[in-house]
Amino acid sequence: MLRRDAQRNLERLARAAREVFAERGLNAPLEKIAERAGVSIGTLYNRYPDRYALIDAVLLDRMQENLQIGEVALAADDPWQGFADYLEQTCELQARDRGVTDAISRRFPKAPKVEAACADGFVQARQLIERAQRQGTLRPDFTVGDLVSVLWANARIVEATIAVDPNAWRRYLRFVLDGLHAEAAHPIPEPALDPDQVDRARLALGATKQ
Amino acid sequence: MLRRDAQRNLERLARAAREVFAERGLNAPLEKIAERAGVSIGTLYNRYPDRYALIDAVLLDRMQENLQIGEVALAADDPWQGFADYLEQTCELQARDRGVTDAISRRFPKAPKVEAACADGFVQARQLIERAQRQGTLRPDFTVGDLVSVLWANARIVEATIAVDPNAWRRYLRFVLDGLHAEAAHPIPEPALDPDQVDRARLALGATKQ
DNA sequence: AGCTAACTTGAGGATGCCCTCAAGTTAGCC
DNA sequence: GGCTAACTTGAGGGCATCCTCAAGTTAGCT
Repeated sequence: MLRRDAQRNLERLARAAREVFAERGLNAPLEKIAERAGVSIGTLYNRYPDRYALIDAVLLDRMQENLQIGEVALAADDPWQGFADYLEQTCELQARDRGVTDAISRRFPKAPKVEAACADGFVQARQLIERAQRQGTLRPDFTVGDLVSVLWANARIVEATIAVDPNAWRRYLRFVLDGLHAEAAHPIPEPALDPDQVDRARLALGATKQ
Repeated sequence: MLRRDAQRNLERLARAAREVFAERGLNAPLEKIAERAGVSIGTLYNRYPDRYALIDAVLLDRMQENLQIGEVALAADDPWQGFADYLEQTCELQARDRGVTDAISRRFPKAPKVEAACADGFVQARQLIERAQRQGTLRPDFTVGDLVSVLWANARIVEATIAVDPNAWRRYLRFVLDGLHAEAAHPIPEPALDPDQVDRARLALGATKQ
């Protein structure tokens, strides 16, 4: 059982972390988080042994928000619309929260809850994809790996344009969606990334320091 | 007139810079460049007062390679093919050289030659776009700003996947291209970024430190 | 061979981030 | 009110980069 002041600091830290991660991504300086929480950096490290513990503690509700979006999309009458809405709302989540963007784009092996939520998200995404493909509206060669690519791409566009036009990513997404309709599809020689490759790619992005 | 040893060091530095920038992008540590050139960091700073001088001195031939691609594309019989080839080859250049990627994605006001080459590239791109639109094959709402978005997106995908599948970006580009055909186009409510917004977005990306 | 302007060098101050730990403070029980 | 376990603190060591500059080296002229 935590002492009351400790409990309060814990909550402040979590709130600050949520905000700072949302603004600056999961590589944000922990010092900024402590500062925003009105607490010393030492206290942050007392509560969360490292950055990943903090991520794991703090990012889950946002990830679940995304799973919620997926639920709704799976229940949509029109499978294409479900798929397209899911993609759009996931991109929107990325535009609102750079922490989520990073959690989706990269892997965080030391943040198991986040990893699990991501895995669930990918399962859900596959269902959405297959449902729309069965309907015949989504091009049949589209995979979860391709969806991750779209999210990587969106992340970059959000990063570039958010300050200039916070909705610019929407326009880009429309172009992509137009290319994902089954009628628009031309055969693609290059094979899709398999799940293991996606995994390794997400891991590699994390290693990129500079 | 440079002393002969100085001349030699200058060339080594330029070569090293080209390599390191290509591998790690234009934020690469200058120390790595000096090291690869077999020269001390002090010598690097003697020759190039700052990172931007080095960029400006070193990146030009790669940028001109891109202009060359544009020339060829403008001379293509089929305007759509010219446009599509241009896009593909520019993306390929990005996949081969992270320095070029950065030069296209961001702005470098202190590297005037690179800036000029970029500006020329955008003019060329507009010609390619308009030519294909006149033909009726490229969707009429596509702009240079949208092309920059595609290049931002490609940059991110290359970054993520290059180590896992060096051609993964090609697949992604196909999806996008399928969405750029006039027949695939659905109306888009979100307006395009105007050139000034593109400018500011490219500037903002540079400010992103972490 | 001697001279000197040209050149090179790398230690070191500045910055920004990582994380630790010895010393100080405080909540809350008695 | 006093005690102590729980908690907080921030200075400081480590590291990676930036860039500078006083001291040392050398090319190449005479």
